[in-house]
Amino acid sequence: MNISQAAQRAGLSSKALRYYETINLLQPARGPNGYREYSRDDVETLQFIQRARACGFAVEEVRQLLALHRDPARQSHDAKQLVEEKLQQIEQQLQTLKIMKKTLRGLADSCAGDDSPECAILSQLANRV
Amino acid sequence: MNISQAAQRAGLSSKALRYYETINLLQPARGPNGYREYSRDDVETLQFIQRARACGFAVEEVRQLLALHRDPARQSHDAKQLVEEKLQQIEQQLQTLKIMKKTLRGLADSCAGDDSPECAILSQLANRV
DNA sequence: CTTGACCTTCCCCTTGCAGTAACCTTGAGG
DNA sequence: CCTCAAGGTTACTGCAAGGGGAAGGTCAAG
Repeated sequence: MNISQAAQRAGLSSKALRYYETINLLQPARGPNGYREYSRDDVETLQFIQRARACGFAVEEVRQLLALHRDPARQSHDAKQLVEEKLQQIEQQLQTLKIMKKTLRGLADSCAGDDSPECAILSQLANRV
Repeated sequence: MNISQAAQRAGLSSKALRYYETINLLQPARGPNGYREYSRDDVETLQFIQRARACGFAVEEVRQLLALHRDPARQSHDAKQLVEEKLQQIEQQLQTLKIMKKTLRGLADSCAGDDSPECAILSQLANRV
């Protein structure tokens, strides 16, 4: 099948599929007209990629996951470790965002938000928050 | 004062300060030797920038905040709106991360993590999660 | 035959700097 | 006076993960 259909089935963009090809993540076959031809297997791989990306894995990490997926001698320990590491990163980002949110909430609540130039947000940013 | 001292006082890198200059966010004076000379006012501005960045504002948004900060005819309403919008973005990111976390937690918990090739993580990524 | 919807490659743009190279300046010490 | 390390300067490249758009080939339908 052609690129846009494959992209749609995998929940990705055509641009992304072309990109994955340039970085050697997935090489579809080519028809006589030069068009990319994605097999059903390719689409499954693309779905794998899409799901892993949606879980927060970077493309290079997806490459590792795919390698494990294809390796019959893999150890589930390895995949689990990747997931646990990603979990820690996500947790870290959550903490950062929560602090930002708290700070922003405090700023917003301290500001009248009227037409006066007096603004607690700007003065707190100008001094210590 | 020279760039690295200014950077240190603001909690930023020298590279960042040079970058802010190239994008016309903050133009320090220059000494006869060509060195950048940061005034105390400059450092305060840099601290403003650093705090706003730490709250999640993009550099272009910081530029707007700075413009408001310098505008005596500003309305606190405008600053508050920027903060509220940022809050919504942060909230959105938090939701996304929370879903990722849940999904990853589920994947990790379903996997034995031993030396067997049987791996629930990989099979769930390969089929629907 | 033509039209419009696909497809192709190629190149620039994004964010916020970090890294590196090649080259000045400055202050301290022998 | 000379040197050397620790600063400073510009300029260029690179990162992640594609998006946008140009210029041109292909395909199916009317």
